Amino acid sequence: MSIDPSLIRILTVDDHPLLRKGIAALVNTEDDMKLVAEASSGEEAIEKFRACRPDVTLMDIQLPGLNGIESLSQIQREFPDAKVIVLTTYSGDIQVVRAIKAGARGYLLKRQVHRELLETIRAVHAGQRRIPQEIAVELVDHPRDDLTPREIDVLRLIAGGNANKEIADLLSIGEASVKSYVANILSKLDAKDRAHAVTIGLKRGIIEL
Amino acid sequence: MSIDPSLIRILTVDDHPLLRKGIAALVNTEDDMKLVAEASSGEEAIEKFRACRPDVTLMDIQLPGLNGIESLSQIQREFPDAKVIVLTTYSGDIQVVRAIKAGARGYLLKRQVHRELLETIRAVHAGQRRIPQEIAVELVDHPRDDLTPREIDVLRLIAGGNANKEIADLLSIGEASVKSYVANILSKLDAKDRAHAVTIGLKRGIIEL
DNA sequence: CTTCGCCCCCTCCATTTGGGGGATCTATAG
DNA sequence: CTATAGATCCCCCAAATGGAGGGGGCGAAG
Repeated sequence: MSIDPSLIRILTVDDHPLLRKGIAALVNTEDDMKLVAEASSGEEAIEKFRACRPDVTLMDIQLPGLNGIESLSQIQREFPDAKVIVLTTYSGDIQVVRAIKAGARGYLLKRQVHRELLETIRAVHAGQRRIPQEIAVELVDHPRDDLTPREIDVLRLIAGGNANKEIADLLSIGEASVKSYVANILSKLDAKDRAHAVTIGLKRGIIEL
Repeated sequence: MSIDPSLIRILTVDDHPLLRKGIAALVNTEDDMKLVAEASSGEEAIEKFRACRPDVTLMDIQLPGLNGIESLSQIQREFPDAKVIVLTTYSGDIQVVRAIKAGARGYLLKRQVHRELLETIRAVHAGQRRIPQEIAVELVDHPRDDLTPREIDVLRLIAGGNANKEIADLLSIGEASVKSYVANILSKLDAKDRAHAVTIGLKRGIIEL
C-alpha cells in the first residue's frame, strides 16, 4: 500500500456531476494522476480536502450557495501549501482576482481545457503558477476597485428592478445614500447606466442571476 | 458489421469539451448506448447529424456564436424524426419554449443529470417525450409572447448601456420607436425597468452576456 | 494620531425613463 | 379579402435617474 510519490492525487469540486465525470474520465487516462475525491459544494470541498489531502484541487468558483472563493480561502488558511486550480466558465470575472488573492495557483476556463488542464495540473503540482495571459490582461485592465459590500447589495437590488426609493426602503437608508452608491457603482464599473451596471456586474461575477 | 437494433447511437453537441467527455464516460458505461459523434458548434452538429444519423442527439442550446435552437430546427426540418434532447445550464429559460417548438423531445438541466440523463435517453429513444415538471411549470408561468427580433435587438442594446437615443441611432430608427419597443419589452417581460429587463432577459436566455 | 476607506446623508437640476394614449405601413396567414 | 403581427413613428407628462456639488461619523491601518 505504498504511495507512489509521482502520482498526483486530485480532488474535483464542481456542482455539475457531468463536468466532474468529464474531469474524472480525462484524469484517469493519465498514468501519473488519480482522482481521489469529488465535491459538489464549498462545504463538501473543505471536508474532502481535510480527509484526502489531495496534491492538486480543481475547483469551480461559481458554486451554488455562497462559497467558492470562500472555501478556497479557508482551505488555504488551513493548508497553506494546498495547490488549487480554479475552473470557471466565463473569463471576464472579478472572481479571478479574488481567486488569485485567495491563493489559487492556476486558472482555467472550462471551455479550452484538454491539454491545458493536464499541463496545468502537472505544472501546478511541480510548484509553478499558471495564469493564462488572457486572464493576466484582465488583471491589468481592471485593477479597478472591487465594489464594497454595500454597493454590491445595491447592485443586486438594481438588477432586481428596484427604483432608488425602493432600494432605500429595502436597505433602510435614505434615497440620497442609494443615489451616491449608484453613482459609485456606475463609476467603478465604468457603466453608462444601471442596466449596463447589471450587465457588467453579471459578466464580472459580482452578482449572480 | 451488423447494427444492433437495440443499441442507441448518440451524438453530443456541447462547446465544453469536458462536458462532452462527461457524457461520453456516462454513456459508454451503458450496454445499450454508444456515443457515435461529438460536435462543439451548431454547424458541426448539423454535419455530424447528416453523417451519422444518430438515434438520439444530446444538445446544449447555449452554443457559442448564433445557433443552438437554429441548428435544432434545421435538423428537424431535414430529419423530422430526429430525436433531440436539449441540455441546458439554467432553467428559467425562454429557450425551452423555442426548443420545444423546434422539436426537442426531451429537456434536461445539466445540474441534475445522472440517472435522469440515461432514463431520458431511453424514453426518448422509445418515442416518448420527457419534459420535466419544473420546466412544464415555466411554460405555464410564462406563456408570454416571445420578444420580436427587433425587441431583442433593443434589449441587447439596453444591456449594453445605451440610452434610447443611442439605440435609435444604432438601429437607424427614431427615438420614439425605441421608446415603444422598450415599453413592449418591459410589458412582455414583466420588468419594472430596463435594468430588470436585462436581468430577466439574461435569465430567460433571450440575450447572452 | 492621522489618514483613508466605507458608509450615511443632503441639495439642485438637466436629462432620461416609463406609462398613457394613437397612427401608418407592410407582410403574412387564414 | 381580412385579420393579425411586426416595425415604425407621434404626443403628453409624471417620475426616476445620474451628475454635480457638499458634509459627517466610525473603524482599521499607517
